[in-house]
Amino acid sequence: MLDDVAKVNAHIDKCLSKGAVQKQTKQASIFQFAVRKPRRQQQQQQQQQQQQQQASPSSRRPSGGAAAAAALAAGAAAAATEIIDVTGEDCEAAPRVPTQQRTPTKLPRRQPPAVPEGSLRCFPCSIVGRQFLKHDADCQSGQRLVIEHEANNPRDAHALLALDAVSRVPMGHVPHAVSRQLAPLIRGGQAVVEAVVAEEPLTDKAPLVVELQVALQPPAPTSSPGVQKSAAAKLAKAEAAAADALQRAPQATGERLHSNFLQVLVTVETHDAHLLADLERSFIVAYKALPLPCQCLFLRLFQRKGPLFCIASLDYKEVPDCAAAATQLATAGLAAVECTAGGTGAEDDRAAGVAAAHEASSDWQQLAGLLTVPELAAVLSQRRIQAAGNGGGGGVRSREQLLAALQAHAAISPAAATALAGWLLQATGPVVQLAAAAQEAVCRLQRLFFLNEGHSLSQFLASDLGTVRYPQYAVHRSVSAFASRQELLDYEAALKAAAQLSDAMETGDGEAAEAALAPAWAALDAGAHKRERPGVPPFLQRFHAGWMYCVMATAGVSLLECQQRHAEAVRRLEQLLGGRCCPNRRGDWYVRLTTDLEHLKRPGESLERAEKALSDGWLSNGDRLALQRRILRLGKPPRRWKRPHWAEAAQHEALEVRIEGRPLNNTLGVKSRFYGPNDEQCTVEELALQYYAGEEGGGWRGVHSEGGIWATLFGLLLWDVLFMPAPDVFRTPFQTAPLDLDTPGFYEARKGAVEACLAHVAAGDAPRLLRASWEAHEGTLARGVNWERHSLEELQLVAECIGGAALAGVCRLLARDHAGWSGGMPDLLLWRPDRRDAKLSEVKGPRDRLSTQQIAWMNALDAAGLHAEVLKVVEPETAAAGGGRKRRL
DNA sequence: TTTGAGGAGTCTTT
DNA sequence: GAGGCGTG
DNA sequence: AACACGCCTAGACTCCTCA
Repeated sequence: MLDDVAKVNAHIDKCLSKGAVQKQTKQASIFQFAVRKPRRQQQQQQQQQQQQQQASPSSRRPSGGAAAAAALAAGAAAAATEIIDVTGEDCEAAPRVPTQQRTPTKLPRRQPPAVPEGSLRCFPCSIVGRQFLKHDADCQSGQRLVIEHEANNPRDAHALLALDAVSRVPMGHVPHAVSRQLAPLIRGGQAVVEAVVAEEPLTDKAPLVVELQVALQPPAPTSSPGVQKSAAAKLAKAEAAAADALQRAPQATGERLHSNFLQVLVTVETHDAHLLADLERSFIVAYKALPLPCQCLFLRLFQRKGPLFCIASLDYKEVPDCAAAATQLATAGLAAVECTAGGTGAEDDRAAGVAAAHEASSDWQQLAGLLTVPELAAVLSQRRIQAAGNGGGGGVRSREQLLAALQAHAAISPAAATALAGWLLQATGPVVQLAAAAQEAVCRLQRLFFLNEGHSLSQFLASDLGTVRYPQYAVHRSVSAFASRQELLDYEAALKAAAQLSDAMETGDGEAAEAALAPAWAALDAGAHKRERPGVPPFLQRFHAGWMYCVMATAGVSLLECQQRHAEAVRRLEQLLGGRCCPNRRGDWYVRLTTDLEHLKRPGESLERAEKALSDGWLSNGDRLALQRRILRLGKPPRRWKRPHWAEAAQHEALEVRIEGRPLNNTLGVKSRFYGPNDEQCTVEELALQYYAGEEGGGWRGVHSEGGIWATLFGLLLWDVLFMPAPDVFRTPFQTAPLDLDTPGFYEARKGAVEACLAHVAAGDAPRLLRASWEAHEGTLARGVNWERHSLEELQLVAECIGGAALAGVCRLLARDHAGWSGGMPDLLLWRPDRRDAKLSEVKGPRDRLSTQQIAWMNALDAAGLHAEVLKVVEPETAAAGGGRKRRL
């Protein structure tokens, strides 16, 4: 989960930096993750499709599936050689197009078919990863394979290797989604699996279509009915996953890019048509008219850094003839191809009315960037250009030197520069470059699709369109986030400035940062952040230039602070606090403001400001605590004589337990690792779990999940409330949460429903609610809900151990202020099934301390009736000194 | 001339 | 933003 | 001891560059 968040953030950073399109920095990464998402969800989605496509999925026969795969493969092959018009819903290789209808349709869940033990079950599957085999393994239809568990696979404990039955030559792996289900059965002796090659593969890299033959073994006499049932269920899941993998097999990454992008197009055209202008419209028309491989190539290039690409070095599975595809792109005006200076390619371009291209690619520096150092050197010597400062005597020269020589040559005259470009072009061979207008259009379409649609998380997940199932809800839209194209453009301008700012801050370029901040300060001075936007609900406010400038200003303030310009920082913070943007940053602003005042040696003002801040309704728990602690620190007599009534609570410290840990590394900047009891390495959290599991620790079961398990419980318990109809918060079918979840409006608008639901939870109904929700929605993407990490049974058990009242209490906090409470949860959730008991533990390494947010959580948990403690892992000698016992701090 | 460290760019099986 | 880890 | 900051952020693999 955490990683995901990090990736989401990285992703957003990239999206932002893309605001500066022309810069040609790393291009859009929206599709980049399309390939790696929880497979379970892909599988669900695929299942759904199949159900739409075939009336009775459980009657699917192996040969039928294989035939379908073959048909798909054939379709792909056809697409490779023919020009197919992909304008409508009819394109086979991108079967996921029709957007609106697809998602909210509730489909009957597939029941695991009854599998009598001892029976043989066959279903089609694919063997993947063949391109990674060192040898060329021939295979023929009918060839028998054995499937074995690859116990020592470094990447996946469930890896299943397919070997030729006779020669035992490895042929590839069973797709992870399948092997995850089957491997435990194979290991546990509950199943024996073989495979028969169903189709002679088209290439030696393509996944191999096989028929998996799973023989369920008669149950061991000792095994419980539950074990048998789970074997059957796993087999059913494996079967579904296999069908999924098979369907997916012919679809290369590039084609997936393509189907994702089609989704973007359809969605934007449906929802944001009023914001599109000729630029986008003509792009869409031209793009859709292209043959499939061409569309794929366009997206591939759009992903890459560029701006120029050697056509000869393009190699994509889904684009059989990159040169032809590039030419077609050029003909359609989406790109420019240049072959030789003044050669036929350039003429083609002009004929197609693509003018900009020629100039752009005749930039010799860009061309030079495509060549390696030896290639560059060859051009120089062939053209007898003397390297500067290096009497021409050969020898190894660096790129820098070679470029200097070229620069000197180009500087002679414009004609020389043009000639140089020609020479370089001969060396590079034909090059292609995407048209600037097309890139701009795609960027804007993306932005409309993602930014208009909402949160970082759903943006990220939405990139998996083709493979993910979204919750059902009523899409509703009465106001647009952007009233006009102009508003959109302003917003984009703000994004662009933000990108420049983050760029400048990354490179540590203070001057550039100042420059980038200028529009933000100007906006602040002009009061853009105070302006009311009538009719725009709070949860859409963030898609606005004014808001964006506040985000930038926040960063700008930290810059001011770095430069010790505290007075200015104070002024800006006061400005920000006087506005109405970014309310959930207000707490942070207050905290910064008061610390800056302290820096300015104005503790009295700092104290006053902190005291006033406490009455701001927007403070999050952690920030409030930080302010309170500051007040207590600064407000000692004689400044203040009366102790505030909350003083006790604010100073309350959680119980601390200490254990010893043998540190393995003390390396800077690396998460500490420890030796566990069995001398294996482990993290502090693992060490802590082992401690709690042991006798001394109290024999607790537990997980290290921070907020994850709570978010999952919250999402499952309140599912119907989360996705109940509400105006404008569900704007596209691709959301995983209502847009207002992070605002106080969420609770206000649904108070009755939330409380009704929590009343059930408090009454001990959680296990039943969890089951109902799980069964109705398993695999559906919802914010916070992780289907993979915990089983239903575990969640039910945990909910019971936590107890209804406490669980309802925590859920209420999350419902009222989701953003405010979504960080800082203690690391460990521990429970003891036998005693129906649960507690939480925040694990701290030797050099780690609690944040105020974490303290706030622990206090809140205490208030909800849940025990929360801090487990301090100390190094041996310290522990001896500290006594190693529980104690109050 | 070889070798090795470090960087940039690209893609994603188990 | 999130959270760990290190310094001042 | 308490607090304020600074830094970093997927992973693997390949090809390139430079010393």
